[in-house]
Amino acid sequence: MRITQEADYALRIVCLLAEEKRVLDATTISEEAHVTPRFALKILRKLVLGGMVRSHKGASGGYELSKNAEEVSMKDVIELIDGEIAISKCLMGDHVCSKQGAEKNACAVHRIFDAINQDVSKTLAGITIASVIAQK
Amino acid sequence: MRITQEADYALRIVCLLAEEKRVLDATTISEEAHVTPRFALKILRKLVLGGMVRSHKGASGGYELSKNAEEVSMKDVIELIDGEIAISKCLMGDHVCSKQGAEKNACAVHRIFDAINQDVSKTLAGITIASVIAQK
DNA sequence: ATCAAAGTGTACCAAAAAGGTATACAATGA
DNA sequence: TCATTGTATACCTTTTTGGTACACTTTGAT
Repeated sequence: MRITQEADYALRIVCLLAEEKRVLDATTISEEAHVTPRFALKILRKLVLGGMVRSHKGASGGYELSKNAEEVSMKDVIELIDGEIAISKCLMGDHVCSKQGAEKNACAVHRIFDAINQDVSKTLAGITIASVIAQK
Repeated sequence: MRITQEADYALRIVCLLAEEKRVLDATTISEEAHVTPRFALKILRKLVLGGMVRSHKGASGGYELSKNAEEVSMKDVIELIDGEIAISKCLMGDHVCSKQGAEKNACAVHRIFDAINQDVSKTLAGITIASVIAQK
């Protein structure tokens, strides 16, 4: 699947938390990352559920990264939001094409897509949030 | 943008025409490529408009590849259908993110996306239809 | 204790993209 | 001359994406 805007937002939020290294509330996060408040909340919940972010309830609560920026890759964040990376629909979980008989040409094309997909996946897995921040 | 199913179908159709090296009518094409007749017609029109396929009207008409299979890349076919390849929305034509101020983290992330995107694009541009057929 | 400031969970909604269809028409070779 | 085949435009449906609402729970500060 394409890398959605939501995953893009999630990356910004994770980068922000990695930089600040402290508890930030959802309002601050939404402002800093330029994401609408409600949508930021939704993304934050996914990040919490995925164990990437820790939340603190109650007054003066908020969110903070639960891992080191060196231990989180871009792939981790993207897949937590979008699910497994797939440049084409046929590479997604349920493998529609192989079900429907997968005639010769389809197979050849999909082998190529699969190879490219693995490259992209590997590249994103090799880039940590720490290195993204360092690049600015 | 993600490589759509439509582009995937288009690749199969182009491979088919490249193999057969003769005029095939839309019905035959739709059967061989496992694409519904109407949808195949729609894709064929795009391929004709893009100059990749030649059509012959009237009785015993049909479609044939207008170029050599060695001269057509996977990228050519995909971009004819889907438009420019972009793994993330922010890499698409109108560059939404750069318009809206592009704060620091967004830029770092998008530079990375852009690099990956160029890799994918280059890879697909290097694979010809002829080589896809040869791979079976 | 209490209450306002946080986060939680579930569900819903709307716009855009993708996938697919319908219909009326034009061209042409047998 | 007409059945066969492509053309053009427009429409429809489903899925995905992006975003919102609301009633609720937790908890730190006072």
